[in-house]
Amino acid sequence: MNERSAVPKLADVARQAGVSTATVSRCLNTPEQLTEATRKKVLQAVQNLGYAPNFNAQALAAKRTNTVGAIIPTMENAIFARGLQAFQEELGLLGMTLLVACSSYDNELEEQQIRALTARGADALFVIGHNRSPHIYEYLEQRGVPVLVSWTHKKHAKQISIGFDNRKAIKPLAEKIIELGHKNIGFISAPIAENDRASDRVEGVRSVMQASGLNPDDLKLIETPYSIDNGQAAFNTLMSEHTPPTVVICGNDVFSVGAVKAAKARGYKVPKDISITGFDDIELAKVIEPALTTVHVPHRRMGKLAAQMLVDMIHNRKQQSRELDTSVKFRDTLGPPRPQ
Amino acid sequence: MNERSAVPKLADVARQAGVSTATVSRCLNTPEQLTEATRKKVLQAVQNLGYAPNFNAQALAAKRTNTVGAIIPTMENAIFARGLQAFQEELGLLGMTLLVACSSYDNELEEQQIRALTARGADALFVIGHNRSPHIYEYLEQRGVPVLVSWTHKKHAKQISIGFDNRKAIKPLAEKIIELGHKNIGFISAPIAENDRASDRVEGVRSVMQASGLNPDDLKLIETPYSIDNGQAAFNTLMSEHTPPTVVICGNDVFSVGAVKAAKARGYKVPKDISITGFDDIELAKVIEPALTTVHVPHRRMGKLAAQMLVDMIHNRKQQSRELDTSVKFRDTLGPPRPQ
DNA sequence: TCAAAACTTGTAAGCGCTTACATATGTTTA
DNA sequence: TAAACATATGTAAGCGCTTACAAGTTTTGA
Repeated sequence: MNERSAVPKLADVARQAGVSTATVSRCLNTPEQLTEATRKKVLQAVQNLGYAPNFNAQALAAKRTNTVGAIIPTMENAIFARGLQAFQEELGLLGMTLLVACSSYDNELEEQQIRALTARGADALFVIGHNRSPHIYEYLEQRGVPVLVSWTHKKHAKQISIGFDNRKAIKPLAEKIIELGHKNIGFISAPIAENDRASDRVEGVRSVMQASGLNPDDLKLIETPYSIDNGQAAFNTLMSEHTPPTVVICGNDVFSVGAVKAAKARGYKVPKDISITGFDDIELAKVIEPALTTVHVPHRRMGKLAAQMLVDMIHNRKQQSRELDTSVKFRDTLGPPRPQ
Repeated sequence: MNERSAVPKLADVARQAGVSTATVSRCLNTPEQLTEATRKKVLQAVQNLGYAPNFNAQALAAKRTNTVGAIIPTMENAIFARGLQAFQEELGLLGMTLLVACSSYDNELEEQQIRALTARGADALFVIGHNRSPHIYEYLEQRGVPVLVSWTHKKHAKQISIGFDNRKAIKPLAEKIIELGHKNIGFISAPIAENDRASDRVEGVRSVMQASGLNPDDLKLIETPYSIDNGQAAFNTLMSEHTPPTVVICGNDVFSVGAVKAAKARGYKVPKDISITGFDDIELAKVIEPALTTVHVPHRRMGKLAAQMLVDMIHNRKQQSRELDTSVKFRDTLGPPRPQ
């Protein structure tokens, strides 16, 4: 009908409602400022025209977007997905929307994503782990964009964080392992460089070994990117050594799933012939057989709290880092070492 | 140092380089238009100031964003994650970025997300399934935003799509099941209303039953939201009936994992006592024991092709729907029915 | 009853870019 | 050598909103 069937803009609504553009803008942003009557008129016009505000114009004019950006290492991973889902849900409740980007565990790529997200006007940023170049934090500070570091917690770190102490989290598990009599320990970890969660977990185990009179250098460590297949391969490598470990600690559950699968393929009984443990307690941990002994992490809680903290930070309310508790779920993949 | 340490803008770069703003803009967008010398000057200034363009201003002025939006039902699901990852990778290669939103399997929410994404200026949209109200397509057409429907393919649908025929995909599996002698069939499906993938899969099985002389109405159908736990519960419900089915077809692998778990908990041997099948062939399918018989879907291929098609559509190149092939992976959870 | 206070709405100046058009400079052609 | 063209850069008008400020209207209180 309308020959210039372009998309309706604020001015069109104003014209149709017989008010100024300022009034329309107010009707949409601070409706309580208007008379009942004007509000109705405007909303009617909005309805008629099917008007929807142009986000970019809004952002440009208002210098805020009600958007927070999150950069996670990968989407193909239940762990981040779960925490992020909770994060998003809570943000939604708080009237914010979430923009997600993936760094593929690459620091340079992550920096690009951080720039992209701030260029889009993210009011705040949610990132995983502390490990990144200081100039990124300077960059963000210069632009006044608050950052929340998650999935980790370091007492004396400069950045505000929410998470758990990965070092501490794995200790009770390591202690139990050693208490059971294991001396020859394997560890499958994600690549440690640029990943403080991964390195902290390894360090946690090493420190317990130290404290128990074992030589931390004896830890048989394999680093490999995060996947079931790699877990399988790493397990096989470990078992092909001259004196294979009696327990394989995995830096996360995904490796454990691969390890358990590989163990079965080799005809090993778990935990009779070999013990295997995980980290994260993803849904899968209870599904595989035997059920996985692993470190439980409150992902959903972390996501939810993170959202609240970040919104507070956007509103300049003072925040401080929070540490969450983890617990070890002793299930069926950990036992004493097989007698030689 | 600089007392107004605000973030640098294009005009600042122009001033520092001693050129006009137009030249800076050109340097960033169409560098080949400039002299080597000017280009250098400008890039130097960009470097010095640490300038990064404001995305929203760009979008507003240029009326394009090099961004495509995707709306998926949920992130907590390996299937969508895998396809989406491939989609994103390919988009990146084509110089576009991806914005993801989740609808939580809710049509109304999806509509909101579509509006949000177009409000942000997405140049095109990627959605899952055909099933949505026609006025959404009108809305998108009015704004000139191309849409690509995925995860499904219907010959005569008006929208361009890439995917597979869910009805057809499940048929060879259903045929094999019936050929093995199963007559009492259970089906665990995601809620069918508003989800054409789910309903097509059920219909596929029903049509094979029909063709094989079974009464399609005898299919024991349970609809439940997508999760391992729900798969477990649904399986138990099915098995508690007076004449429990001899095979449980699951509308997706996640249900199957739950079903297999529940079966073991009940002491059933799979497939001796009960057969279970899946759909999607997620990584997990090969991990659980016994390995799952399921329908394999080329998620990554679909994502990659989708990206290429969508970029073509943005550039007004003619596109047509594409159908991808699926295949049944016969593994270890399907056998003949247990003799009564 | 009227000035002051409180509220409602309008006016118009940007927000930081892109790009059509104008201008200036250099190159070619007859 | 001048006209005709090609190329490099500048000028300035928006893109669609928000919001400081101004102006007009109603309410309040003594």
